[in-house]
Amino acid sequence: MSAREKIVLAAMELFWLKGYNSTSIADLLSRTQLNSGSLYHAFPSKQDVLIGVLEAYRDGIHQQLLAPAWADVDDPIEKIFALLRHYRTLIVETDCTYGCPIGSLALELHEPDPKVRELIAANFGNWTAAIEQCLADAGKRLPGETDRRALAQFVLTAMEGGVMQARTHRHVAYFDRAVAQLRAHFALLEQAAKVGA
Amino acid sequence: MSAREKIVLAAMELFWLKGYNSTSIADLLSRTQLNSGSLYHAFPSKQDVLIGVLEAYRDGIHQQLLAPAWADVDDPIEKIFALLRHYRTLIVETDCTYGCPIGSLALELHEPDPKVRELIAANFGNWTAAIEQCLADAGKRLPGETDRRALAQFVLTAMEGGVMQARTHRHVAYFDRAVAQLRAHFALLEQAAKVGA
DNA sequence: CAACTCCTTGATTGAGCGTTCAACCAAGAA
DNA sequence: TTCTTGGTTGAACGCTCAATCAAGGAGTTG
Repeated sequence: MSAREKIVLAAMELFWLKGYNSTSIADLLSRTQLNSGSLYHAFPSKQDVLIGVLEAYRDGIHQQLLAPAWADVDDPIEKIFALLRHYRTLIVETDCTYGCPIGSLALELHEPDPKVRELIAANFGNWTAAIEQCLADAGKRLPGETDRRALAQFVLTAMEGGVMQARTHRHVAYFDRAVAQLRAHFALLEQAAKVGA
Repeated sequence: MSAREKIVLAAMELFWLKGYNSTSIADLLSRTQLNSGSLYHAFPSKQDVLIGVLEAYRDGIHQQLLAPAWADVDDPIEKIFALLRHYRTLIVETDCTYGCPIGSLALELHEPDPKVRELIAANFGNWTAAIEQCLADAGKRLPGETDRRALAQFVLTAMEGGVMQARTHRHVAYFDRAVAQLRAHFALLEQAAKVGA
């Protein structure tokens, strides 16, 4: 494994656990057993490590996130809730300290470099595009006039907001309630599609 | 104005603009025109400044946030969307760099002191309690079995998620779509209440 | 062998951080 | 006048941070 790969892997974990600003270069070095010179040979600056991390998330969303979450699910709408269940297990496994790595960065970095901001946006974009595909696959189960992109972004909204509150209150029930509300919304939409058909 | 008040006011603005970690004591001193000794006479540590800020938000939510947003609104459900409109103007006024001060802190602080975490939770709690009151005032316009606390938390979820995405994409439309989805959800709920009655 | 290219080593740099404290000041009490 | 109290001053401290760089392999090529 190259030094570059080692650093990105370590940084993915440390940025997620401690945040970007609170992760020092020294943290990355001790985790990877590298020396500072090697790190600065692979990356010009700490911010470029962040860019590497965001690119890794962007390029790995299907393999690392969606494929595991959708292993046993075919129904397009159930895929959405399977993904949310996946986040739920992460919340539980981390004793409600889980934070979406992208969402946390989005709020932690107050004056981000344009490249960083665009990569965060690209990550959100990939996520909602995957949901939007599910909504497209749901076909006529949703009302014809449904804005599927907006609804996909709303799913992300519910996930991020639910994660934030579960983490703050240290209780997964806050996430569960957000999912339940979203479930109710989908139930109403499916009902409206049936009646309207 | 006491030194303590000066510091809290300056910190509210700076933590909101730059985040907690990126705001240095020196920043606070130059903004308030105080010396470090005065600050440390008023607060034992930087974290206690943060606590002061969170207490100020907690105690000022009605006067500073809700009263202005609800100045011309009586209808309980419209009050919810009036509050969201208030956030929208903040987003627009800041060229889509607005972040909810509480939400940003919630995600920036990865290992918060229990007292800090509880204050963030209390702030969310006050916010959702105000929404819950609106939902209670809406009475039978919502289906009888509606879990009004969960729905209030869902409104917070939509706000935080919408703000996060608008900020990331630098476009208020992402916030607007989140609000529109929430509006659609309320419309469906009101319709269900009417039919079921 | 030498020359060249990658990559690594790790002590070092200088800036910035939160925090401290002896000295100082103004105003009221004795 | 002298003492006390509550607050202010600002230089200094110890530390951590991201980043640097001269020196030194290791491998390949001619």
